[in-house]
Amino acid sequence: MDIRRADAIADELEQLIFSGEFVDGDRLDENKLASRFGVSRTPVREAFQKLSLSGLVKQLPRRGVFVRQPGPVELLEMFEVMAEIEAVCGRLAAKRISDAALKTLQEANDECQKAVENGDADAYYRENERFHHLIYQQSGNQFLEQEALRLHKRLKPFRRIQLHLRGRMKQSMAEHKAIVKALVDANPEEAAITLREHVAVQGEKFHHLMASLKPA
Amino acid sequence: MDIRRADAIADELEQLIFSGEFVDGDRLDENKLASRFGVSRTPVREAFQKLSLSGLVKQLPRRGVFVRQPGPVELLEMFEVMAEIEAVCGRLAAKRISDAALKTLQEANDECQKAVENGDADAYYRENERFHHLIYQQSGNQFLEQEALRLHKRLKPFRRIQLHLRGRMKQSMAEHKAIVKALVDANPEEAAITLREHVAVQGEKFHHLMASLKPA
DNA sequence: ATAGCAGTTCTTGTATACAATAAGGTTGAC
DNA sequence: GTCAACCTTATTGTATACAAGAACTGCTAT
Repeated sequence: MDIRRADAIADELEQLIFSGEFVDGDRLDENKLASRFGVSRTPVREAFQKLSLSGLVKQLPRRGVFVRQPGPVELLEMFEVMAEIEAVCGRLAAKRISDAALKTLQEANDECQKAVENGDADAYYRENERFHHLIYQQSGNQFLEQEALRLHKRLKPFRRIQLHLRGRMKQSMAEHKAIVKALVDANPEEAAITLREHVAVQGEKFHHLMASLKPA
Repeated sequence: MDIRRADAIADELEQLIFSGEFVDGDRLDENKLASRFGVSRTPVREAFQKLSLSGLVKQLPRRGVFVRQPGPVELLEMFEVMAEIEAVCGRLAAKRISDAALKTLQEANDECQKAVENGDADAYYRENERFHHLIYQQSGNQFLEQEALRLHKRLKPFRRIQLHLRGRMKQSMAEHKAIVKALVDANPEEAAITLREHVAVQGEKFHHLMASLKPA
């Protein structure tokens, strides 16, 4: 348990929202949650503010806080932004990446490859994350890195879903190879283009997935 | 006065930090601020959380909250990110902007021109802001627009300073013209490049400014 | 029957009281 | 004289109490 219960509660609430216990539009009841977590309303309210900053809930004055999941359109927009941010990271990283980091990057990519061969989606997800985080880091811009991590985290639950689409992991690996090559070649524009496409395709895949589910 | 005092206090604190009453590293005393604003600690603490989300203060657990102004390096990083985000907005806007919006954009630019001729820095600042916000909006991506506005707002106090550099407004106008031309020509890459440079130069100008002040 | 209004209840926002921890000062030992 | 341990104090984090506004219900009037 954390020293600060408000933080722990924020994390738990985040999990509860991601896990689907609370869905879009639900009002989060301060009293119920307080007794559920065995605390007073104060830390619950602090947790709400933390969540509202990450955009998971919206606070209406004197009305309460409501879960706010992005709809299809907003999700597509978010993926578009993520794609552009990663493209920027890639462009900068191509100029600034160190040899050591390049080696680590290739290692992470090899682990991805192994995970694909084993059909281990969890391992793939983990190593893929490491791969991308390394690129953020090697942009050499810590502020950019933080922003990228923030958005990456927010899109996490939606990225996971479309991993299970048939053939996605394999295609993703091919894209990774192109990205690594661009970075090895120190080709900023190529790195930007390949990374942008790599991420944008995820958003489009997700969009198709949602569209195909909607009429059902 | 706002219904919610916590929000009003957050705004006031923001102003106090920007105005220089509180400087980097200062601890914000809950009790003192509470009595100063004539409220209890509760709304002050809520305001702190709001500020910490915009990055103006940092909360150390069990230690208190401290004002956190970005240093020269971080500021340069932030301007680099802002430049890239505006470049993205420009690239998308070049494809998506409406004729009506283009007209409004040119109007805003004309107002900028007038302000330069009159040497009215305030008017220039205002119309320049309108100019940029319009581009964010015409990216056609509301999420991107919000992110751009967020960062734009955070950089506000630093952008204002370097407006008073000799010849900056004039140079800025020339850059605006190039940007408008790229949008009129529906040339995405040109729009991206001109916007990126337009913003990046601000960061560099600021960096030089700080460097020249440091030894003094 | 329905629309509007008043009273009640429930919820949020704020104040105060309490608990726990970290900082600072004082005292004592070496 | 200095270092360390303990105690005091001050400040944060949490709980509870109170106030103010919103939603809901039931009544009344048209």
